[in-house]
Amino acid sequence: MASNAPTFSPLYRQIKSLIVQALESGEWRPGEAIPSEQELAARFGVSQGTVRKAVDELAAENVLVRKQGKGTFVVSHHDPRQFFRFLRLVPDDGSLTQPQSVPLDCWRAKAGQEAARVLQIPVGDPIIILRRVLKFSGKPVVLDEIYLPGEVFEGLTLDTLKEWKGSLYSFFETRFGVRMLRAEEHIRAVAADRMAAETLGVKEGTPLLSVERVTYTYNDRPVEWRRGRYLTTQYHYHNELT
Amino acid sequence: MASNAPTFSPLYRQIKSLIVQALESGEWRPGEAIPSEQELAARFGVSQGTVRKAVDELAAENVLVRKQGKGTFVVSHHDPRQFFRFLRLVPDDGSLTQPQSVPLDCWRAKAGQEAARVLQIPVGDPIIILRRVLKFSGKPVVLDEIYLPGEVFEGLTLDTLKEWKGSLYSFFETRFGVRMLRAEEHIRAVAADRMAAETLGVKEGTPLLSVERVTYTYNDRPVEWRRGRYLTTQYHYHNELT
DNA sequence: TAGTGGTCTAGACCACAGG
DNA sequence: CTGTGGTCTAGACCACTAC
Repeated sequence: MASNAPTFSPLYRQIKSLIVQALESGEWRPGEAIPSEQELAARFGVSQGTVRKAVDELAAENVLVRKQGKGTFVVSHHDPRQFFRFLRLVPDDGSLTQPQSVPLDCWRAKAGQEAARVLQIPVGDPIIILRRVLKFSGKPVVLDEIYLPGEVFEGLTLDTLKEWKGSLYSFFETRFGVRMLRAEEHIRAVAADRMAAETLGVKEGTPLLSVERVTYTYNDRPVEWRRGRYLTTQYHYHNELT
Repeated sequence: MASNAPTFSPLYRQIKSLIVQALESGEWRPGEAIPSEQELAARFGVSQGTVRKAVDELAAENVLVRKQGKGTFVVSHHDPRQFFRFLRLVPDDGSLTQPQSVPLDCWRAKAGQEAARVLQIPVGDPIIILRRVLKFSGKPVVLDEIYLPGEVFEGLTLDTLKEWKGSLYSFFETRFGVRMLRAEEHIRAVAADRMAAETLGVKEGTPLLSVERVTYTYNDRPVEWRRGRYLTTQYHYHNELT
């Protein structure tokens, strides 16, 4: 049996790891500029081209963003352009309006089998369950049920949430230092149950999009599990296949 | 008013265009290797690094694929790994089986307003309409209705289609020289109409995923418009958000 | 052993932002 | 004008594949 372990790790990937470590440690905060490529090259003792390739990959992963003439910056969910990065729902007529998040309720619970598996925590560990509605132009379009690991989001309350202007992920970023980097979604069509139907103002049984999402932070650590019910009569889920 | 026209086009992008032109002209066919980076550098009169950056982008766009020690190859839809590139439907239990495409019918028509707009052809131009079912392990899961520009797919018949073993896109690639490079999908939840219900073996009104897709070839030219109805009780649409 | 892509370097110069 | 990222070059060497 041959080992499948990588036999070789190029220098630029090691540099990339060092940059990620610095980001994780909070050395450079979201929205801030990281040192110039020349400075990083000197710091790590490699050529500028090697740093460049490391930064290239991090930029491709939406962890960093380059701005010619200005510098390289840590991506932040405060940036309004990041709002639709994880929300692929757009109106059929193309009019792009910023939706409003309305928290409904928030309570503590213990992780069951499924939540524990998805969030990679022990069964019985504390979790926080959060329900909210997304409104486009005042009309409810999305009902989300969100499961969070209690350890990471300790102290989260409905009141602090209600005071927040902006996206949930920008809230998580500033209040808990959690940076959502990547997500996987499972999408299916389901019939609206009573709860969803009432919240979204449709009849029970109306077809809805069920969007189940697991969101990851550094080191592929899952930090959010949510299930959304999307009303897709005037909106649709937009996806690009490459 | 300042012009927004690009004021600068780097050399590697010009090289990239030349490579795409060669691909379009059929100089190198799907599955074949293109010349080595050194050869291309000599041919275009630039350094290897510049060719490399051009090829990098084409590899990132899934037009080319690099194989260390062997060469750089033109991506082909014959490659079984390409099968799920545009089909994001996977079984809930993770068992990966190759679905089977069953053509139902195929007829000629004239493009209406919507088809003409989407396919960017004049209203009244000939189009081909094709219906087929995708079966996983013998069970019908997807009903597709596909609209093709008649000019591009001239001579397509149900019989030649039925003889084909493999994916629709590999069929298009070999028989019509059409290479699908990119697609956009609009997804929503709908109730099964009578036709879909019968074909998929469910009750009328069952929630189905409606997946509308426009597929593009070189130069962002649309060459396919399709609407699929996915039965998502044991399968789901999988998406990665980065 | 030869040929391919993959990495790394050092240096020059260009495009862009901001004082 | 300076500092940033962006491009381009030339050359050396490494890793992988195939003969």
